[in-house]
Amino acid sequence: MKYLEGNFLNRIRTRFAPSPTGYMHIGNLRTALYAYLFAKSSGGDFILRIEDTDRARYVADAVDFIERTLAAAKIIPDEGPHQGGNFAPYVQSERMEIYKKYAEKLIETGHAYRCFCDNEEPEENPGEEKKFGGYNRHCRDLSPEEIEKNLAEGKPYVIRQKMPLAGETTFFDVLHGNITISNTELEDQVLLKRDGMPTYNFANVIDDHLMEISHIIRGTEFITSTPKHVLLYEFFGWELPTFIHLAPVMGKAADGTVSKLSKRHGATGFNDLIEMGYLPEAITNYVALLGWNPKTTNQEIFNMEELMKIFSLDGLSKSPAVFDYNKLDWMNGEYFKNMTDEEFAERADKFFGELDENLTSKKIYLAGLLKTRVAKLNEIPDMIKFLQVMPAFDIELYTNKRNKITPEKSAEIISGAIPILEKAENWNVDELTKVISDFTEKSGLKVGTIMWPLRIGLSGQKVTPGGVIEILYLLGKETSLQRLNDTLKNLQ
RNA sequence: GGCGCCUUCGUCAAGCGGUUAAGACACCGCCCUCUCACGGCGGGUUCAAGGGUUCGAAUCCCUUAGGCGUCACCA
Repeated sequence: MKYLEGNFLNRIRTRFAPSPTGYMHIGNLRTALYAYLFAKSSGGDFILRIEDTDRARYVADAVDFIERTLAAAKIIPDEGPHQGGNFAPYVQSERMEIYKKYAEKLIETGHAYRCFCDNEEPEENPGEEKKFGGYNRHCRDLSPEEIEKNLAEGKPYVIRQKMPLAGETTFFDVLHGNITISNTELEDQVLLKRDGMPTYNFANVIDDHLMEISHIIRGTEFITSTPKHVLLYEFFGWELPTFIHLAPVMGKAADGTVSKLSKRHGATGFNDLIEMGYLPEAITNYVALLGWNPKTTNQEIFNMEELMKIFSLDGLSKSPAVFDYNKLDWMNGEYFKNMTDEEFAERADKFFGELDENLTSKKIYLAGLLKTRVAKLNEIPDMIKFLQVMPAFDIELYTNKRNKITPEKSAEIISGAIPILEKAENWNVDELTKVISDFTEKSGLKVGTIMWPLRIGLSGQKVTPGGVIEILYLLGKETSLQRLNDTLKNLQ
């Protein structure tokens, strides 16, 4: 608890520090969200920092991609590569001089050393039992002469952290309490790589300190390397930030096994989800609740402003959470249902595809029918296809036991309905409702019995978004009658 | 394998020594209804196991099991 209280910064400053891979995993998005919400819930700052110290991994335009994605999710950094800030630059590859300076300082104080070992073949004593990591600490205690000689020869080197050989390191984590790891578990990790770039484990510490990050929110995969960071803070005499290690987001495979959410579980990128027609606000909302919950309410639908207000660290759960597409579907649907038809039409626009003039003019109406029937936008094309082209169908579709309908009976009903529909003057929902109910009444049949064959004849399918009246209206008079006449021919 | 973390319905979860163990999604049933949805009502399913501590344990302690993570010149 002392670290939590002892933090010297009054202002809450959190960061999201992705490497530029051109992909925003849902788990990363959640980490960013929590860091953002936590900062914002207390009026603090949220910083975006790009950790691009691995040249091999660099992806063009990835920084842009990250910023666009965060913006789509309404996560707006206060400081970052594009917005700048007092601690610029926010891209690590542009901060190499800084890391170099601090690494050398560590050498001076005896907490780090140059290692001239070959990258490919670390010099090892074959018989020696490995006691720490993968490196045998060969260069840990080179004599000054040896070092000079190597340097003079221009031998490339890395800088390694000199870990204590005994003792243990303890740090406080808000979620997990004190975590203690024996120093003998700690490798003399590389701080500065041969190419002059820092490693994550080094740059992260330097930047978090320099950028005055107060709370480090990141995944549990960093728990075991945190003692190395803590030691670095101690070497420099810096105050420790508060650590919060988040449990991972898991996925459930078809065989029931649970593992870290990955491609095999379906779409796992924020952008993949968007393309499927999940709304960014629904994704954010869902993801916020995946591993966090507001203790004081059962409310589940939150917009960003509400989340910023209500978010707090003690609602975070320390066990992994399984990503549930079912619930996301539901939540997405909740957002749809809360929209006006106009809004829905606008959001869904690209999923409607090319609509003819008639349907285009009725798009808002169509949207109204669709918005309660769709979990995600990419279901729309299949759902409205029948309005654009009449599907081929088996005449047996007309058979329906519950309504005691047969193809023969259907032919009767359809041929009875055609002339009446032809007489309809105003082809709108009100009039059609009236026309059809008059027809039903006169026929003495039940509504369902009348509607069934009409639906089949009009749509070629037994399930449609909306009822017969709605379909008649959407299709328009000409197309409706055309379809009924066509099917009647087939029935006779 | 060493080390570390985790463990309440199928899933997200509330719970903080005394509860009929909330709520939501999913599932099932009923109602509404021209189909499908929407909406309404109702239902089943949960404290990983074993030991303690205690008058009393999902809650505290220990052990076991399982899951996950980590042991890079990746982050």
